[in-house]
Amino acid sequence: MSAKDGNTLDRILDTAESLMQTRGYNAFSFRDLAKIIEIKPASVHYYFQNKGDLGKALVMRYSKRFETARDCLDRLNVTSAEKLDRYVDLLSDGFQLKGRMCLCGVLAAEASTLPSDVVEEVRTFFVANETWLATLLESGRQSGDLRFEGAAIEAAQSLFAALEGALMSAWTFSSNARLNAAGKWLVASLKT
Amino acid sequence: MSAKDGNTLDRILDTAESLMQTRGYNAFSFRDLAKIIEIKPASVHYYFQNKGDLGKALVMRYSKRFETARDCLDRLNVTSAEKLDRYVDLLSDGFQLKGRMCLCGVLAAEASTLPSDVVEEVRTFFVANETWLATLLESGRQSGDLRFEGAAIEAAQSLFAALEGALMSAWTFSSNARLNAAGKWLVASLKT
DNA sequence: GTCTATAAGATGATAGAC
DNA sequence: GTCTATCATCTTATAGAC
Repeated sequence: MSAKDGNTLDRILDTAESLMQTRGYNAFSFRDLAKIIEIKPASVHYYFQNKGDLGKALVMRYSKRFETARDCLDRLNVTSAEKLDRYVDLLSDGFQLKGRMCLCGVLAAEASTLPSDVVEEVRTFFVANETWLATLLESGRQSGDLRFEGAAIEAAQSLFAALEGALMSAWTFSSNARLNAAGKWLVASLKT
Repeated sequence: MSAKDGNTLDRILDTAESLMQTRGYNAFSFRDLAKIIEIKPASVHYYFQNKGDLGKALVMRYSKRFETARDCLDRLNVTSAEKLDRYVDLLSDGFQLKGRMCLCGVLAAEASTLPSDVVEEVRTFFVANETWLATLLESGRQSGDLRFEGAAIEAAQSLFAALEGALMSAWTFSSNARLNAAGKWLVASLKT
C-alpha cells in the first residue's frame, strides 16, 4: 500500500464500483479511477490486466454481497410478505443511501457493448435473484400471504425486472419518492 | 444527398437511432455512424454541431413517434384493457421486431453522463408516457375493466418503469420470451 | 453539402526502471 | 507494487478547400 489507508486492491474495487454504478461501464476509465485513489493508471493494470477483468471482478463481488444479504433474509423469522418488503429495501438501499444505480442494472443496459464474460456475470446476478424470489413467492403463495397467477419463476423474473426498472426510473429523475412508490405498488399487488 | 438513396439527414437520424438503441450514448461515435452511411465524420457535424445535439434530436423524434402511436391507440374503439395490451405491444415492438432496446431506456441508465438537455428530453418521454397511461388506467378503473389501488399517476409511473425494466431484462438475455412473459404478467395484475 | 486536414485530449494498454 | 514513458487508436470536434 502506498496512498491513503487500507490496501490498494480494496480501494480500487470500492472506487471502481462507485464509478461503474454512477457512470456505467463505457463512461468510466482507468484514468478516472486512478486519479481518485491517487495512483497511476498503470498501477491499476497490475491488479487487473484489462478493463473487462475489473468489470467481471466487480460484478462477482457485488453478486456475492447480495447472496449474503439474501441468506440473511432467509434466516429471518417473518412472513414471506415481510421478507419481500425487506428484499425491496435491499435492492433500493444503494440508491436511497448512496445515490447509486444497481451495478447490474446499469450494465444490463450496456449489455451489447460489454466483454462477454462481464455480461455473463450480469446474467448470473439476474438469475440468482430471480431464483431466490421464485422460491420466496411460491412459499408465500403456499402459506397464503402472497398471491399471484402462474409459474413462480415467471412472476419472479417479471418482478425483478420491474424492480430494476423502478430503480432506473428513480435514477433518471433522481427521485427517492419514485422508487418508494414503485416498490410499494409492485409488492402491493402480490399481497393478499 | 451523395451516397445511397434518400436524404442524408434522414439516413443520419435512422442510423444514429439504431446505434444509440443498441449501444447507448457513450459507446457510439460520429465515426461509427459516418462509416455505416459512407460519409465522413465531418459531414455529420454539418447537420449536428455536436453529439449532444444529435442525441437530443433523436430523442425528440422518438418521442414524437410514440406520441403519434398513442394518439392512434386513443382513437381505437376498444376497452381500456385492450388498449393497455396494445400499448405494451407498442413498447415491445422495437425489441421484438428489430432487436433494439427502447432508446429512452438505454439513455435512462446513462443519465448521469448525458448532456443535460438530452436527459431532459428523456424525462419528457417518461412523463408523456406516464401521463397517457395514468389517463388510460383511470378510465379503465371507471369503466370497470381495470383494477388497481391508489392514485392513477403512481400506478402509471410504476407500470411504465416496470415495462422499461422488462425491456432491459429481455435485452440482457436477448429473449423475446422474457419480454412477453413480463408484459403479460404486469398487465394481468391490472385486469379485473 | 461534403470533403481533407488537423488538433487536443482521452483511452486501453505495455515495457521496463525503481 | 508502483512508477515513468510510451503506444496506437479513438474521440469530439474545427477550419477551410472544393
